[in-house]
Amino acid sequence: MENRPYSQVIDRLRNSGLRPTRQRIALAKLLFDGCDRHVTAESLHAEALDKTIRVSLATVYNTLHQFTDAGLLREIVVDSHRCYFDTNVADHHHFFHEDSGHLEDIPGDEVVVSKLPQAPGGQTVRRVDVVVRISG
Amino acid sequence: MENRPYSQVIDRLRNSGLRPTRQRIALAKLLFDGCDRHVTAESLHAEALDKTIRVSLATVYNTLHQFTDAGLLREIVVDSHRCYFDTNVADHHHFFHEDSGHLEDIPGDEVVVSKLPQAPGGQTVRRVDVVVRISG
DNA sequence: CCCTTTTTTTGGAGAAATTCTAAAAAAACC
DNA sequence: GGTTTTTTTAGAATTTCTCCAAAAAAAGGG
Repeated sequence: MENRPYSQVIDRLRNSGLRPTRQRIALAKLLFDGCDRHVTAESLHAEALDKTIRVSLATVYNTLHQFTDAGLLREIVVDSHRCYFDTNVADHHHFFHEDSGHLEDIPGDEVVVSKLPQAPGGQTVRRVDVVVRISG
Repeated sequence: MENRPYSQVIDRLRNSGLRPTRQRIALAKLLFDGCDRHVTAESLHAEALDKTIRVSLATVYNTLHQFTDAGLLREIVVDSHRCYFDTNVADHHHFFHEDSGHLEDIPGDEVVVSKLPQAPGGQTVRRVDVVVRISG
């Protein structure tokens, strides 16, 4: 529908309780373009500037966290200096290319953790992350 | 032997190609006291100062990295803002208490990864890290 | 529409963790 | 011992990320 160009993105933001501002719509369009993506705040900000989307780095940080809280993104911890965000929120794991810092999805069914201990002290398991570190 | 009080630590450093300096000996004694430990540069530095070991933060950073390169320590990535080092270099995994930032070892045999994909593009798997994130 | 309220964005300052630098100190070697 | 090499150090610099307070934009009536 030509007169409601971004209606799907807007609905998605609204459903997450986020006002569909110009910046959030633009970033959502970059992130949720169909393919699975791994971004950092800096990389997404650079990409936005490249496409002449006016948005501040602070807003990119805010938006990534809001999207994560809303379940639209998942934070991945593979590097102790930098936050990665994954547009694939399905159950899956990762290859981490140590040489390049590049992240690659492993579909959920290709990794099987067949034994896990119980969480200590009545705690709840929030997530089990498997990172396969590879290099040349 | 009373006249060679730290000879084991000194030998360990020498075997790793590291000169047994006062600072490295003191930090090694703190780290390798028998029990498995998880430290950050800041926490180890604070502990050293507490025991009136004169050592700079820069040296603690250098030393942790040298020990890691020598295989005496292992770096654990569970938090994208802080580096943890583990004195347990045997095959094992971790609970990460999201509330407190506390790390807890899981013995190697209590986690079984029974299926893993092949590393892409002729790369070598360096390590498989399993982090079980828990909270109250 | 226009006004009011609420939320968002922003640039720049601030914070936290880590690395760099270059000079002084310590260890190794002969 | 004197020389060479390595290590330590304080402080500056860097990087990533967060905070702040003011300006801008969105929402919600009339």
